[in-house]
Amino acid sequence: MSDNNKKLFLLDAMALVYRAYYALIRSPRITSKGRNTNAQFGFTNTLVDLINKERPTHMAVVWDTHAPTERHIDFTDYKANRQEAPEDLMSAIPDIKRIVESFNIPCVELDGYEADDIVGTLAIEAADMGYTVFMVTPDKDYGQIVRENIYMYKPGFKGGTFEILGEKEVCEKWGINNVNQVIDMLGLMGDAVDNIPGIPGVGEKTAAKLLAEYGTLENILDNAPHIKGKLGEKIAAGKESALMSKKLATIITNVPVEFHEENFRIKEKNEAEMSAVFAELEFRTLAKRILGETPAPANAADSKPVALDLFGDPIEEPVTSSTASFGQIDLFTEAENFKNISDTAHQYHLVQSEEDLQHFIAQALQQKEICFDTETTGTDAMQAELVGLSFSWEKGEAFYIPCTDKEAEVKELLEKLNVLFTKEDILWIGQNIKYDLLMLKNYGFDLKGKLFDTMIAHYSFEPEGKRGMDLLSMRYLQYEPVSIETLIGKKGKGQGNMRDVEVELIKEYAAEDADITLQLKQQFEPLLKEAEVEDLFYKVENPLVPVLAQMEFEGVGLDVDFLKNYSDALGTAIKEAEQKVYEQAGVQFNLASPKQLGDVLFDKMKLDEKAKKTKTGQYATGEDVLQKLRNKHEIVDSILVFREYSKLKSTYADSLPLMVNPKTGRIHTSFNQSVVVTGRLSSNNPNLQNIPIKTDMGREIRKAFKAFDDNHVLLSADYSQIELRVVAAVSGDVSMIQAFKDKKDIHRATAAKVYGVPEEEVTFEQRRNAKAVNFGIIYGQSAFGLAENLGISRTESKEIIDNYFKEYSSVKKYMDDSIAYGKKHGYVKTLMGRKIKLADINSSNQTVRGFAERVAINAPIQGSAADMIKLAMIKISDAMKAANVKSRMVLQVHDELVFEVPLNEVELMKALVVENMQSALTLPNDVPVIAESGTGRNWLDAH
DNA sequence: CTTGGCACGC
DNA sequence: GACGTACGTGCCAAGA
Repeated sequence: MSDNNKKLFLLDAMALVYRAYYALIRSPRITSKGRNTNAQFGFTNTLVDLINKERPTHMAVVWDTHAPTERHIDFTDYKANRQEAPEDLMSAIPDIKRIVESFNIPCVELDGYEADDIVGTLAIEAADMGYTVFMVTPDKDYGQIVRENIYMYKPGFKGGTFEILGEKEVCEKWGINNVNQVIDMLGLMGDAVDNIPGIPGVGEKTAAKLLAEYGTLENILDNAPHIKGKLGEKIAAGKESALMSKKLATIITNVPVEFHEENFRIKEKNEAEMSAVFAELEFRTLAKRILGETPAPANAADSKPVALDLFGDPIEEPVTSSTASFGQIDLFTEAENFKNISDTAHQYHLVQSEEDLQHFIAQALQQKEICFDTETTGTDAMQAELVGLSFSWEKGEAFYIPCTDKEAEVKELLEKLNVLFTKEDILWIGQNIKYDLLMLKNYGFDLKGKLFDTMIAHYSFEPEGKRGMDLLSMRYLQYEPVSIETLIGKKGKGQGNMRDVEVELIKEYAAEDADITLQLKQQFEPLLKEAEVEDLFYKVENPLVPVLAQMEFEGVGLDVDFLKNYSDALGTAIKEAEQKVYEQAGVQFNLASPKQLGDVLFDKMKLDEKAKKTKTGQYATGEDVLQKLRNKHEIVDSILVFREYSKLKSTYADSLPLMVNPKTGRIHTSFNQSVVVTGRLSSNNPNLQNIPIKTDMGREIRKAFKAFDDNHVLLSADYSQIELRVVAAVSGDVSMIQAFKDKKDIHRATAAKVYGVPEEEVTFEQRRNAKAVNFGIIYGQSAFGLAENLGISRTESKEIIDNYFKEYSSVKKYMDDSIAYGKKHGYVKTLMGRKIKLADINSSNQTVRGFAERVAINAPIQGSAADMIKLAMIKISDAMKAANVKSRMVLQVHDELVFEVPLNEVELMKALVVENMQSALTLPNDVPVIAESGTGRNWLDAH
């Protein structure tokens, strides 16, 4: 095990310089003397970012300006084809070396060796001495020597974001089992070095497959005659270049360098030298941030010295377990060897006989907390069948009860277990227990006790990132569970079915799941407390689980015939528009292909000489681009019609009917409670949160969502301007609050203020602009985004924004405060205490930091609104149960709730829903919360 | 089978 | 002074 306190970073300088240079090439930094300083700037930016983010204890910058090396000399092609670096890139190198040295970081260079070789050799030496080593490069190299305490560190395209790969990640990335095979992969694929092609036509997947079969590149080449078809031919033909590529990619690890602790330790920076270089290169902002404006000691009485980072910001305490709960990837556990089922004591019982079952039930009835998990035939809970149930209440011990494939027998079994399911004082623990609830509901059973969902718990204290059970187990229990793929095969067409797996095998897998989940619950309870999100979890997220399960179970009715007719009508209109386009263009092509359309519009018809291109080089044909071309040619209107109708037809009219559950005849969406970091829900299979509403033709789709029969209606209730109300509340802006208290049209009121006119004189356009600004605040948009949205100039939009901030100065203050809070704590909070992490808020990269800052503004607003509607859903669900109504909650769309209501309950439900929505969460500063409701036979009429 | 482009809602 | 600008879901085309 390595010493966590010794972090050595080795930078492949030339690779970073090249990338910095090209990353900024479209926006060159030209100094007053006409020099391009892209490379210097980009490199320094990455360096500073890395130091601030990773806080290395040791560091070296490795150069290979004295390469090419001996091994390159054999390859005349390589030398001949190697492109000369641009002059301004080459001339940047001395500057960069000066900058690096002003940081007091050593530059290492050795005649005849590439940086890879030097870095590799140093890495191995230092790793053997107990250092954790990070080899920093934007390239793919190094994979072959990544091992336990050596990692690859890949800075993002322009600094800011980054990626850290250990042995495991590298293997995963390349699809191989052994990290030593990386070099063979590079040989096969040939992108180790420019211009050495490897074997053309062999991609990552093919290469990994070949290596899995033959082990090494040499073996593959020897066996080329036995490899069938085109692939075999290609391999035989590419032999030479594959070997060449491999040789070029091989890292030499016996370079004559030595690692000396003292030479590489991070030391004080040489400020005089640094400021001189920065002045020369005209890095004013960077200089100011790194060198200038060091804050005075906060408090003379507070004698504790405050460590400052390169920007003069105080360095936070080192990461401890409490901050780890905010998504810190713990590199050092990642590299550990995990325990697994074969070396961990466990007792997993198979419950098969009646006697076993009775014994199990008797024991279970004694328990207060039971972990519960179902095994089924599929991932869609509304269609799957039960294969077995597992339970655990003691670490290392679990029970698995298999089911037969006869529904009646399964129900009989569940009937026997129902004494448990209906017991009120059991806490049921599960990972994504909504799924298990749905399974039970489909057999007519329900859990009466309380719930604890480990997945939701994890989401509550760490909303970002993944939370699959296997992952959580490895991270929090250092235990690697049996993978489902070992039972039913790899994902994809060939994947088998749980039902076909031997019961003894399922038992081990299923019981282990319950066992692990139980242990996760024990781990997570203190973490919830530590992260101060107990209220969020116990009052909002966890109680929402059964509510969502019930909503998904109910589903919503769909008028399939209506959609079928509508689809036909759309089809006709699409054909018409398509024909028009072909006539006007004078060619037949696939209008659904953006690539072909771009070629027709811009190459053939030349509608815009300076047409924008996408990053892959094809013409951009998005809606915004087309809108700007509308007055140039009437073909554009037909294209827009085609686009709109095709979307409606394929995504909605044709797809939704396919999602109708054959058993219930209804649509059962799945709400995901643990995806969106701000706390919103997401919906899929199908996504019912993006049903069209803006255009007339789109709105028609909503007519297909209908109430059960003539005795029912859909009731839709939505919050009015909820996010702006949250803005008013958290900012305490007096005039905005007053506008809400006076029940004004908020956008009109805003326009009046911004344009300095009486409310009744606000024009349509002024209101529209004001609305866009309000909207922009909520989404954290910038002046650019606003201008883009409104089709006005950037200066004009900036003026509007400036006026807005003058009139609503508290809103501006809130935004600044929120960013400051984010910088200080590394996260921002919603009203219910949900914490949203802001990893990049102190980034030296303006784009990256700007993004984090917008999140800091937006997340508390959107997240608090999400908190509110979640609380409302729980309250409403409880109130509906208490009132014993027949009505059902069926959908949630961020600020709207939809219910299916029998006619005789309409008035009751309207009052119940609106009242509970409005009182779910009291906003600060007495900002009123308003919910409005409507009913109708279908979703459109209900609005 | 993966990716890129596009479009829908909030 | 240029960067490049909410998120999540899902469809289709294109190229391996």
